[in-house]
Order: sequence, then structure tokens, then C-alpha cells
Amino acid sequence: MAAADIIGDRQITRPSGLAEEVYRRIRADIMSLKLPPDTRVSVDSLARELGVSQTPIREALSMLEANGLVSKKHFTGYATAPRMDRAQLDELFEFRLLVEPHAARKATEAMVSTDVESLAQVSGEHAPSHDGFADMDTEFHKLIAQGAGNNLIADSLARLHIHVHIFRSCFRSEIAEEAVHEHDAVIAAIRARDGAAAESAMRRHIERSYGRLRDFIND
Amino acid sequence: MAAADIIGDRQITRPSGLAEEVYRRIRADIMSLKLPPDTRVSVDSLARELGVSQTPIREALSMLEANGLVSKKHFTGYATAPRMDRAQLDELFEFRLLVEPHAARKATEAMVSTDVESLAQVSGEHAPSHDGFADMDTEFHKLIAQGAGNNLIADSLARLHIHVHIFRSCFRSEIAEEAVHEHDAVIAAIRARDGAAAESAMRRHIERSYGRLRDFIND
DNA sequence: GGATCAAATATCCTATAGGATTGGCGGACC
DNA sequence: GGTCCGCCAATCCTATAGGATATTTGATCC
Repeated sequence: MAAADIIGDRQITRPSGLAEEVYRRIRADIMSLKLPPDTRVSVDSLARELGVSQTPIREALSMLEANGLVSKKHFTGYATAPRMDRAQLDELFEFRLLVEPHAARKATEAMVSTDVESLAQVSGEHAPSHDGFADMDTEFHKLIAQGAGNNLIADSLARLHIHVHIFRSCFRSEIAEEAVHEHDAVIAAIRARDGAAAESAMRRHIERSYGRLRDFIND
Repeated sequence: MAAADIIGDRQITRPSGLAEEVYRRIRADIMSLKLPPDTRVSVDSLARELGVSQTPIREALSMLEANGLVSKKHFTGYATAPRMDRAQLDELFEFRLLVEPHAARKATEAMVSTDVESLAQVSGEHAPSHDGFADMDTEFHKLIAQGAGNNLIADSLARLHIHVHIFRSCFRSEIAEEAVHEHDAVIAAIRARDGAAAESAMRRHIERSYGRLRDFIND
């Protein structure tokens, strides 16, 4: 967000620090499954590959570790977090079910019309590809969380949503159609300024999403 | 927890990594207000003070930054996070009010009797000092969150509770008495296996806690 | 006296070299 | 054939030197 006003592709300057840039890069690689779950990540290799020193790599990996995307074992190295098992999926959706419906209700009261327009823009049939839907889904939930006006909630959900994204990508689930309809139901309720309806529509969406993902796992 | 079987005081070995040890140390200094909010933190000074190289200091500070306890400004250095303002306090307690009553209800159903015993042990008049109450309060909420059996919830609340601790320490509030009674009400409800009562007792506790802290701030 | 500009300092950021430790591999032994 | 032991490679951890930048201080000018 701070380094958004770069014109060209060149590294004109690094106004926001090199470690953060590395952080974004590695996080993107994890989310795109270029670094699959439970994979060793070497500091040396990354330093050579990205053409930077080891220090920013270490800082980036430390931040990723604090966010639960990689884990460190002493004198052994870093590794991407293993794919979520059944218990973790349950915990994650219990949490989402607790927080996101409340956020939807509050967003209904707090969002101004321009916010609702932005929200409507990340729904619909615009991007039928898998990655396109994933990005739209991420943006949809992010906008609602931000619309609720609570940064703590928005940050917590963003952190968790990364793991949902990875899990879903692992199985290349093609379930965009239903989810888009459920998103639209939430948007319609917000448009109608019906907080209770938005809350229950979001609850229904998350429950259904949970059901769709749960089928992929049996542990 | 991993380095619990050390016999002597000597540094026999560091099984859990040096960066993590530095992390704990700095976090402890922040929580004890030895590093007050909005204070510059120099990497060089810390390296000299703790007698270690800069690398583990940087890793520790990166982790602290990811947890919101310090912030980094490019080419300027690290600084401890400023004290919470009114808006952040509101957000934090909205979040707690959303999550902790639910955790209390679930813990009522999930905790076994030995867990309840542990819980009862961190209440009462054992430690009337300010720091003693703070530690007991931290432990109380941690045990309930863990008792609910959801690590995500427990971790999120633990992360937030640090900020509550700092805020409270800034004002040296002497409000132990009421809070202990409220804690006891929660414990009694859990003992009676009354989930609804535990939930409402926890909600009442957090609302009251919010009211006590809100008085200190006027922004 | 207040404001502006330039030099100095302190700090971070990067890069490289060397020491310490873990995990895996091959061979010897029972 | 199974098990144990020593060696090797990979990796992390530490230390130090040098370049770049923001903040501060002081002098000069209006």
C-alpha cells in the first residue's frame, strides 16, 4: 500500500524496505503453490534466486513465521506450513462463523454507497477462471471486513483467509458458481440495508463454503 | 516449554534458537514498560546490551512487528507501538466481546475437571500485587481460550491480551477486586456446567472491564 | 529573532567470510 | 541381514566492514 506509486517496472527506489518486498514475494509464491505446503525453504537459495542478501530473507521468513505460513526448526531450516488437517479446518471455520456474520451486519450499517459499489464490482461473472474467483473471493471478504470498520477483525480474517486460499488451491476445487450466488445474496442484503439478512446470508455462505471444503478431507 | 529440562543456570545449549529468546526478552521488556510505548528501539544498542549479533535482533523485531508490538520505518528504525487510542480500544473490546463469551460457553462443555481445577487456581486473593493480578488475569483468559479447544481463538486472544496488558500497566489501574469477583462468577458457572451462564458472565466481565479502562482515555 | 540551508552524526541496510550444528550416507561390526 | 558409528554435505548462526539515508545541529541570511 505504501509502495503503490511506482511508474515503471525497474527498481527505481525501495521506499518501503527490501524485507517487505521479499515478504510479499514469498507469500505470493506460497499462495500460488509455487512453494507447496510442507516444503523446505532455504535461505541461501532464496538469496541467490532473488539477488539480495540473506538478511532481508531472514526478516521476511521471520514475519511469515509469525503469521503461521512457515515454521522454523533450529539448525534445520524453514519449511512452509503443512496443509491444514481436519481439526484446523474446523477451528478456522468456527472462527469465521463467529466473526464474519457479525462483520456483515455491522458493515451493512457502516458502509456508504460508494463502498457498496466497490463491493458489487468484485462479484458476478467477470472472471470465470479459478484464480480469478479466488482473488474476487478474497477481495469480497476483505471489503466487508473493512466495511465493518474494525481493523483488528479485518486483519485477523485476512490472515486466516490466506490459509483458506491455499487449502482450496490444493484441490483446485471448481465451486465458483454457488459461491458467487451466495456472495450476491450478501450484497443484496447490504444494498437493502437489512443487517439481519446480511448476517444470516453471510452465515449461510460460510457454512456452505465449509461443507464444500470439508468433503476434500477425511483425517 | 521446549527448554524446560535445564538443570543448571548455565547456558548449556540453546535448543530453541537465539532469535526466539531475544523475542521473548524484548516482548517482556515491552510488557513490563521497561520499553514504554512509542519509544525508539535501536538494533545496535540491543545487540550490545544482550551480547548477541544483529541478525537475531532483526529476526526478533520482525516477529514483533508482525505481531503489532513494534513498527518499522524505512531508514529510521524500529519503535514500540504507540499506546492504544480510543478507537483501537473500542475495536479490541468489540473483538473480545465477540469471541470470549463464545469461548467461555464452549469451554464449559469441553473442559475436564482437572482443567477447571487449574482455572480455579489462578483466581482468588493469592497475589494482591498489581503485576500478580495482571499475570493471573492473563492466565485466566488463556486457560479458558485453550479450554475451548480452538488454537486459533486462543492465539488471537493472546495476541490482543498483550495490548490490554500494556494499556492497563500504563495507568497502573487498581481494579483487581471487581475483576476477581467477575472471574469467580465465570468459574462458578463453568463448575456448574452451565454454558449459558458462563457465556453471559464472561460477557459481563468484558463489558465491565471495558468500562473501567475506557475512563482513562478521552481522545 | 526566526527561517533556511548545509554539514555531521547516528542508524539502518547490505554483503561477505568463517564457525557451529544437524541430518543423511556409507561402511564396518555383531 | 540388522544395527551402530564416523564422515560429509547442507544449513543456520555470528561477526565485521562498507554504502545509503533520515534526523539533528549549527551557522548564515533576511
